[in-house]
Amino acid sequence: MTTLALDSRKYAVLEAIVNCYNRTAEPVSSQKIVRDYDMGLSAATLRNTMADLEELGYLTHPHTSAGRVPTEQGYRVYVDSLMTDQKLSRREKQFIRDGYASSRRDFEEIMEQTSKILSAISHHIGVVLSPELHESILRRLELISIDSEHILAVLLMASGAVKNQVVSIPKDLSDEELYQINRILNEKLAGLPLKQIRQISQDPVKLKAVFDQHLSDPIATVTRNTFALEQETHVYIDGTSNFFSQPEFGEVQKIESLFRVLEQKEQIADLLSSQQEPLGIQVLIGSENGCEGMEMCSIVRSSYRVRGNQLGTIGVIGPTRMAYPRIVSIVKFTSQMISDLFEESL
Amino acid sequence: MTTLALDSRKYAVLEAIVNCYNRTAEPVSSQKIVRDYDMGLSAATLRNTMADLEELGYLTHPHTSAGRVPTEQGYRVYVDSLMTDQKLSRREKQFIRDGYASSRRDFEEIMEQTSKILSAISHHIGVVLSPELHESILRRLELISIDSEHILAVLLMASGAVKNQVVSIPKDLSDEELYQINRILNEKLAGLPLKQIRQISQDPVKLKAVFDQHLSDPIATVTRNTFALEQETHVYIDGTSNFFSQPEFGEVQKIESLFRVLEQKEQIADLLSSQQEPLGIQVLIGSENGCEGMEMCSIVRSSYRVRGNQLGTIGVIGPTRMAYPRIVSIVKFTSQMISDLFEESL
DNA sequence: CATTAGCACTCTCAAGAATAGAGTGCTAAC
DNA sequence: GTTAGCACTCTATTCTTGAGAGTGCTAATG
Repeated sequence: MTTLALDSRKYAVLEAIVNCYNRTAEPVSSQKIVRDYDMGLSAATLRNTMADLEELGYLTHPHTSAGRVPTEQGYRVYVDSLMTDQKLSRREKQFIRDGYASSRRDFEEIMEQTSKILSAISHHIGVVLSPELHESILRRLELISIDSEHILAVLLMASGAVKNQVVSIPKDLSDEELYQINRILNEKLAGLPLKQIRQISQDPVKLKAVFDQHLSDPIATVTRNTFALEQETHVYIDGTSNFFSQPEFGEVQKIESLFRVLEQKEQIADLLSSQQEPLGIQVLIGSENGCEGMEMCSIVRSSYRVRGNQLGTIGVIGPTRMAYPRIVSIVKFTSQMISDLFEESL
Repeated sequence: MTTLALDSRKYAVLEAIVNCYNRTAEPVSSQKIVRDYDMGLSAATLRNTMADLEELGYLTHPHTSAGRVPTEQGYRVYVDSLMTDQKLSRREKQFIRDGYASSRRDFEEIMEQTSKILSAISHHIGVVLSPELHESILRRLELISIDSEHILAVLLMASGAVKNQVVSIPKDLSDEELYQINRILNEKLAGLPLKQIRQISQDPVKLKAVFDQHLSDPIATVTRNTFALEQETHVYIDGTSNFFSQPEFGEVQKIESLFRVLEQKEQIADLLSSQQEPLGIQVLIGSENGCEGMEMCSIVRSSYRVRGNQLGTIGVIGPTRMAYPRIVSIVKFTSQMISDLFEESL
């Protein structure tokens, strides 16, 4: 609880307005509150309180004779101090579990399924960021010959993620040589995070230190080319069309700018990973996300992790007017779920 | 040229109307044609011809005092008999080539890049269907141990596609055993199409025939589990937001139904692969695609292939009112381009 | 002195009316 | 067969009007 200059009545009114607005998507009048919430106050008194809240920046007016709408600041207070946890129902939890039950333990399928589950249960957009490869730990590496100039490197991560990489090799390597290189690379590099391996692979001194007498020209080249990975995160999005049923996106232009952003996967990736707080759940309200074209959207996100290591991020993108308590619970539960899944598969 | 009961004037007028409508997205009046096309006819005469074309089913009226709009049937005639090839400009061809230049020879990247190129140059939606795995030929197979109960099977196809598959194994296999199984599987199965391998793997008699004295329980199990692949095609879509700039999709509900369909990847896959003609380019106009929610869209598609074998399909989805000659050229050129890319990489 | 009833005022929204303009279909002349 | 001319139809825009919703303010109340 922040200690703002708000008495409990102001808080109560703000909460009522947020609740009401979130249900109806219409500006909330003093009358409406009198009718729907039993606050023991008259409309006139409420109007006074509402005027105060407006002065403080928590509410606005679309026009003089309209009801009040929460501002981003108002939502901020609501999310930080007012809203109460809303436990997911048994059915909802089961729905999420069932979503994973059908999926094999395939890494990509889990990612994809998660975005589908998130969108289906939240009725908003579900987003999943695959683990940042650089942070992943290499479990095992396999080199497969393609032709005289290329091999396929298969990187199996501790998380279960698999990365295929076509690698150029400088000269003809015999199958036997390739096999030996493969063996040595596994021996020396398995268990290390990719970021570190990358550093090693680019630095002759470190290479020498790690590989010792095993170091040869082909090994150096293969290592360098294999681990010259770009920063790369996969983004799984589902439920974009849910936005069409939001009344505030009834005009094409509003929805257009949003969809143009959604098509830029990199931007979505940034959006979910930027300003990452240490751990746990985080809510970005409206323009807080700093993304042009998404001013009318809020984001609820959480990282998922294994043994305390952050892997990636999941999130829900919806209109600023979203049912925060419910969405927060969904994201929280799902990120726990997916963390557990990875934990098991280790 | 089909021999319809149309004299050359009717053809000319139909062509003019299609052209004009495609540019402006507005019903075309007799006046407009007189002004823009030098046909040597008066507006009144054109009106008579237009009335005839309407009676024949090639044009319609939104309302009594509006200009004419081509019907799907009208577009059909236009596409089949009237439109002339429009060569891509040097710049456009270069644009397509450049799009591939930056991409490594990574299979997935080529797919993704193709959908981007198609949408960028056509200003519509670009779609790419990855090769149907069942039709692909296995080049090489690699089995990688994950834990005591699972291995990762990496299937490298002749096309360069890679499929990762987590496979359950029944009992602890030593690394040595796994290596041997791997060797034998490659020896016996490499070079065969997956469809055939699948049949073999499910049928004890065939298994025996193929593996002969090498057949063992573990081999049978691993083979069965590895090749129990589902029919699975990846769909790459890009440029969906291009639809927002189409004037005929100015209302939310029209664009909504379209986007709901686009989110169903399986449906898009069907759309592009159904009623596939032998080879070459194909145009599906409006409701011909038979897909609910996409009645206002046309599809220009073409398969891509290597050595005569069809791999997958690429296509452009746009409004029925699209610049068919140009889009056809784009799809034709791009499918050739991508076919060549795969040809090279063999 | 906080609360409330009452009322004037403001603004939106929907419906109706009037008008201009675009385009056709038909008829009669060429 | 082609075309000029004209009446007719339908749309789209603008303006007006009236109802309704909701506020802000003032004065009365406990």
